[in-house]
Amino acid sequence: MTRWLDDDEQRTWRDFLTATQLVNEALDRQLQREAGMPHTYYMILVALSEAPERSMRMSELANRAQSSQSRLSHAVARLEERGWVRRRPCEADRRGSFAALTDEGFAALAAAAPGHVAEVRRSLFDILTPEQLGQLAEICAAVRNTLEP
Amino acid sequence: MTRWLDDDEQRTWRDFLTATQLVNEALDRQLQREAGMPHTYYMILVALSEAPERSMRMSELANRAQSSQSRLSHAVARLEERGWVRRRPCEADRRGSFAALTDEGFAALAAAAPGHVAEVRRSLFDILTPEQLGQLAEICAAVRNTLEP
DNA sequence: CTCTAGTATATGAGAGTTCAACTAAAATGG
DNA sequence: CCATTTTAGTTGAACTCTCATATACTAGAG
Repeated sequence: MTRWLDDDEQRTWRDFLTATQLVNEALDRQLQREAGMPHTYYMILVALSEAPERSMRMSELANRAQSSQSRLSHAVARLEERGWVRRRPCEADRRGSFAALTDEGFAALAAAAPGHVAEVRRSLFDILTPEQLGQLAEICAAVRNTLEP
Repeated sequence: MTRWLDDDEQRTWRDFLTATQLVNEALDRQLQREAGMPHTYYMILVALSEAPERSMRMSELANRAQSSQSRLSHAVARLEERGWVRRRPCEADRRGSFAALTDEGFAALAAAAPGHVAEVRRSLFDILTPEQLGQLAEICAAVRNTLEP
């Protein structure tokens, strides 16, 4: 009853797992080494830096940063300890709160960004042809559109 | 000096992160829910199941299962507690040890496999056209060949 | 042989993630 | 309005991962 993967599919699947893991590990190691933060924290800072007033509701931030609410809550607690983010209660909806990027947080992000972009190029963009990048974009968009909640 | 990502590259990169994360989360959730193990453990069991005598040296296993040695060591310790894997010392090289899949471990893998394959299809293969799968295979192979140690 | 590197694995601490449970406040709807 | 259901966010425990370090053994140089 199960439709197993044939040999071609196996190979594709395993290469997919290997490749995506290699990219993620490269990213995480680079950021940890050179900026002292995991990639998930970096994504949170990026999302905040792009928001008006560098501030966002927690749930909105969780969406933008591809994070679960719980993960975000823990992460923001750590980022707050470092002085990179601050939380404010939301006046309009008293259940909610805003997270805001501090100047120190923005500085940390600015310091981390060049090394990060270089790693992104090294571990993905420099490897593929422009044609392949186009294909990858469509593939990822398709997956995203199907799997996204 | 930094070559930032242009808008197209940004979109591609973010879709890549989102898509691969969605796939990985789907896999992990499915396995955790239906088989009580994370995907990394599943990969270890698979690697062992394919080895002669269902047994392998730890470092070889770490390679096959895309794991660091430390991660593997911890993981095998847990799998041993569950009775799914057993460790034997290596006679030829007394520093080394073998990990072997037990019958219970093989049964657990067999029980988990159908649900896992179904999830793999749902979250990747069913979404893409055959042409896209071919492209993805080449892209992942290129990344793998460049980034792999 | 013996001393020194190097290899195979284990281990412990610290950090991040998940899941389920919890609080508190809004929204819904008789 | 009051009761119920949702929604926003937090929290703690259990678990996994990483990194640095430790241990035990092998291999090579002299």
